[in-house]
Amino acid sequence: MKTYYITTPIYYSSGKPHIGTAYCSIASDIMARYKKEQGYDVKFLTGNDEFGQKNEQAAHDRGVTPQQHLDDMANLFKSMAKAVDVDYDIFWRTTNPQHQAAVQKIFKILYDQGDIYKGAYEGWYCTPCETFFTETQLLESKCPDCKREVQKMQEEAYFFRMSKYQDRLLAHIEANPEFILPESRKNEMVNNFLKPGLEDLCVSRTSFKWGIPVDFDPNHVVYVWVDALTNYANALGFMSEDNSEYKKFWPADLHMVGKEIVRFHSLIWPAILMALNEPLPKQIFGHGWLTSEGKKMSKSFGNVIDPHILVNNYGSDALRYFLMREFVFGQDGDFRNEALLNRMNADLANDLGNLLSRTIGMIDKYFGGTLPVADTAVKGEFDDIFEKMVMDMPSKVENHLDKMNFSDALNEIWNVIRRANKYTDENQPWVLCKDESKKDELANVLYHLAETLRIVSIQIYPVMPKTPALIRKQLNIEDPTLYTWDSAKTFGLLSRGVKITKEPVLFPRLDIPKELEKLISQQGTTAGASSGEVSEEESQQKPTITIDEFDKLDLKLGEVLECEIIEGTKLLKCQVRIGNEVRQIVTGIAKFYEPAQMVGKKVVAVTNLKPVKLRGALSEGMILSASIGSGKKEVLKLVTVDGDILDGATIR
RNA sequence: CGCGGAGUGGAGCAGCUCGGUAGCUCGUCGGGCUCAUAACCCGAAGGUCGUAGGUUCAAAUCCUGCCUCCGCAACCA
Repeated sequence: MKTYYITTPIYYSSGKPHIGTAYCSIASDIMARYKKEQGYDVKFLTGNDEFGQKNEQAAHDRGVTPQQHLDDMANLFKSMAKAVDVDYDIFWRTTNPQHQAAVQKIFKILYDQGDIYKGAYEGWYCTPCETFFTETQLLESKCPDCKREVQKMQEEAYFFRMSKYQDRLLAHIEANPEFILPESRKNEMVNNFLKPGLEDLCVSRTSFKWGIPVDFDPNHVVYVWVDALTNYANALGFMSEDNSEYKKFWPADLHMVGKEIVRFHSLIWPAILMALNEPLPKQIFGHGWLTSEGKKMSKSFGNVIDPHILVNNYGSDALRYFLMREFVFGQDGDFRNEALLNRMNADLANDLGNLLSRTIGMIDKYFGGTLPVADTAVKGEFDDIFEKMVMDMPSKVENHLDKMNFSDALNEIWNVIRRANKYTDENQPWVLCKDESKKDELANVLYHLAETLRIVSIQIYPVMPKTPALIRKQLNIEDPTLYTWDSAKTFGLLSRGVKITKEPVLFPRLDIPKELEKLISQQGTTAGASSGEVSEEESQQKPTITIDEFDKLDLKLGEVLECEIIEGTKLLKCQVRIGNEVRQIVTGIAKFYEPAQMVGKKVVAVTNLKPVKLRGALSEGMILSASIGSGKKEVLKLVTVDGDILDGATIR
């Protein structure tokens, strides 16, 4: 039996799942269902990436143990998958002992054969500050913090010999044009990383502990590359006693990933596999990102789309349909509530739902619910052209699905649905029904509609797993051989005496303005409305602090003496007089103030902030300003004082 | 000269790899039908395909310059 192994990324456990997570998983799920329908033995992997500093931090921030945090997150990701009908076979977690053991073995093997070696990060160490700096962070060869002398130091780390595999990788990518898709992503990899040359990769850390220990050197934990990427093999039992699944399913047919992690999957992971002498995955597909109402989704914009809300309101099939129909897979797409609602009305309610509804209605009305097994020799004027179109559909759909052109695949199906509506009008069953001698003709027309609905119900299944059964129920299609994937390729399998059962409509028409309002209130955002410039600001409250904590800030009044822009940035470099000292403060407000405007301004400065180097310029403090909005709409004004007072004045 | 994406009728998008009547959905206007979820069917209006050049018999499509927008990176202490 042909096998098909598909994976989503293992999602990082520090953040909650959102529509982008769902998008990736849904696309993978569609491929998995499609391949299953085609008769493949399918394995579908998803899971969580649970190590690393951010996970540790997230647990700490929530005041729970890492394990507790990870369990909670795993449940969130699982419930998301369930909500959108993502039917994975394996949910892999990197804290799983089997995974950890495999990672340690892999690390050891690579080390023993010399593909991982112990090296050192070279850097400069400031003893008083107890901090490492890279060459570029230094300020005139001194510590950027305290400006004292620094010493050259080495911090030990393990490195993977990526560079060794560069030529082989490049050759593989060039020889296999479908290895990285879409093509633009492939070009990006080749031009930006392979051609300039790969550097060896640091694969261990000593700076945090929440990771898989390097068993032969416990000061180190395995860093994300070997830890996370190997999950795709480890989940099948790679490096464990029972590796039968690995033998059966590896190499993966498809790693579905977001465009931001194509690099790891198409360069680092294959290089590791080459080192291990294992076959490479057949394909990496980097899909696009979803923005929300024109903006990148982020908590501070309050425009993060929660799939649960949409599913609760409209069902997972509608959401899945919309995501796959509206956007070109592989490109970025903009998620808008209104577009979702429009699609639901136009495509699902008016086209598909209504086609079923009118077909059922007519069979009920004209034949009391059961079509007569009429003379099959009867043929309508429009039958041939209509049947041909229906029969041309399945192979087109397969072609599109094979290339992950979900939108085009759905469009083919909907062309048939629209054609069926047209076919109805062409034949005018409401006229035929008035002529007793045309009963056979009438039955033939309705049969064509019912049969088309059977075929459509099969074709939409990978994208819409729930709706097909609802369609079949109304047509009383119970025999499973009538809804296998291949049975959609034959017109006329449905027996002529179709008997119907009336059921509620599939997709009720929605009152769009009303639904928009509802969604906005549920999503707790104004992102869907054209108004609300101010209200989309961060509403998150910071925790209460004591006066003592506030007192840690040293705020002083300063006067800007000189100011210049740092070319090519939005940074202004200001010389600020504060009492009897002059400090350099760099601030990112070049979009709002010309350097000349700054000179002479009295500004509020935080003077005890740790100095930092920004674009090569030392900044010894921070200038306060008020800002609202974001992006193009952002407005920003400096905070200043009401009247004359000497600079150096304390602010409290 | 940091990297990348985008600019196509009112809106949202496809087409551009492999040049040859500019397509889809929504919206608008007119008509038809009445089985159906005020749905379905037909027709119409509406586009200098950002801009300036170039290649070509022919360019939305290839090449070059420019403009605008948006991400990322830099990084806004």
